[in-house]
Amino acid sequence: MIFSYAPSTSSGLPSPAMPFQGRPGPLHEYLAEATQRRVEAKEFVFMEGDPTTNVYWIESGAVSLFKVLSDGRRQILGFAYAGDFVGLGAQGERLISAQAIKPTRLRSISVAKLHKMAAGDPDLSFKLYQTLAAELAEARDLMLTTGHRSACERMAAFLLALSRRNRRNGKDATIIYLPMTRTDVGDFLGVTIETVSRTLTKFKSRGLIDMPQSARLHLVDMIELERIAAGEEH
Amino acid sequence: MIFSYAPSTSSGLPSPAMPFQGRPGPLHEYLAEATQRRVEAKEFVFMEGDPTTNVYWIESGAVSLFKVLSDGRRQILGFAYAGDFVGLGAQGERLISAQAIKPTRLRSISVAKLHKMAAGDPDLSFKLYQTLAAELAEARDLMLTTGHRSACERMAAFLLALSRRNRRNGKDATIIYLPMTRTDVGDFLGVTIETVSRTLTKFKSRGLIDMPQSARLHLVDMIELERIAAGEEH
DNA sequence: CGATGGTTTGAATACCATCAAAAAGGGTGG
DNA sequence: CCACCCTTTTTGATGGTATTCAAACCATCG
Repeated sequence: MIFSYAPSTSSGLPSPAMPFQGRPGPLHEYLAEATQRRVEAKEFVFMEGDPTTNVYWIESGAVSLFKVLSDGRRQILGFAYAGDFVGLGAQGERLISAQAIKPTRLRSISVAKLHKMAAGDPDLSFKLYQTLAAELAEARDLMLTTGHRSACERMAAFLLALSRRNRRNGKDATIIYLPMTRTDVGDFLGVTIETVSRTLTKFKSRGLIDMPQSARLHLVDMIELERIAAGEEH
Repeated sequence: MIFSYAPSTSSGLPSPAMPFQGRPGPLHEYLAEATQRRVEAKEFVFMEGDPTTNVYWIESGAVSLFKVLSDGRRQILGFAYAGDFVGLGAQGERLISAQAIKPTRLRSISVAKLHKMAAGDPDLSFKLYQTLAAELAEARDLMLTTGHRSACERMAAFLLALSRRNRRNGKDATIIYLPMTRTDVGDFLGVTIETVSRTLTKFKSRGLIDMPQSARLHLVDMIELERIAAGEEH
């Protein structure tokens, strides 16, 4: 689960969590000495049903969080990037799965240790609470997106969410890199890969975006994309 | 926001939160002396954008939690019933709205007071954290439901979730009372009221349910409903 | 180079939303 | 108790959008 100190932007689609920027505290100190773990692309960080032993902090790379239905259909619940936390909130066993979408470096934090620290530190436990609240807000934004919206609206909202994330991180808000596959995007937005592809092609032919590579794209007309995301155009 | 001590059943659709059954603690004591508030059907408990001043515990009645898009489309995020908490997790201002769906009695708890209690009580603050985690799990189950599933699957999953709730509360799992309107159900499942109605009619004509009144129905063939919810039939 | 995994494009279908209207409650007042 | 109005629910007909099935295209890697 994404762990973020930043409140959700509440702009239709969940903005991926913000990098860890809390003031130095017990968690911060613990992180510095935490054991490192490397996972390759497609490797699981944890799976639904696993016992919850650790929480992870992403040093580099990206992770997808998802649930799978018995027939194989998958709903991606979010993407976590460098600086995000993954695995918070679960009790006992994992309710969701986490899988790297590219080679990723993680710092591993014992849940027992985290809980012990939280028990002795009301400030930390309140922060955990706040963090989970932010994640919940994100989840709800995603529901708003996948609930009633057309494929175009979902895609536009998704691109703009990634754009906002870039801006927050001081990067170019118009250049977007998609480390995940079309399948991942589709499973996140609740549409098929063909629809993802068709929608992006449509945006491109309308001059809203440029797509030199399938994983790298440039937002040309963000104002129009905003209108599409808001349901004012299609 | 729904506040529950029960983990999500992770069975496709969020089970509405479980009644408050925690051991007596500071929160429990505070509840007993908390001021009461009555709201009529359709009256707001709070609206998106309101300052977050209180958390509410439902003594009787039912409440819907939702967000509205600028064009008026609405996504219901969940329903809270007697025994549930509403309004937890928000910082500063409300990110969602809460509206009674029938006459409802609430106990009002000051957020400031709650936070003060939590700061001095690691056990309570951990419980709040756990509760939010359960709510997050519910939200994710809803995503799974509204993400890729057909109207039949969503409806079957919804009915079964209400059935499980009844069973947990010691009530008849086959008799379901829907206090909310078709519009509410539709906005929750992400389909139109017509589709809600048609789907129920289809279930009825197939002998899966009986519907003596539009708000009261009887689950006849739960095994088949389970299969539909799992996507094995339609 | 061929093989593989991922992406794009095409054509036909299925499903749900939309628009429209009828039917079924639920109150209120005569 | 019935007539009336209002809201909610149900039913019907139609069209649009996304899915499905299928094949071509493209990049990467052994």
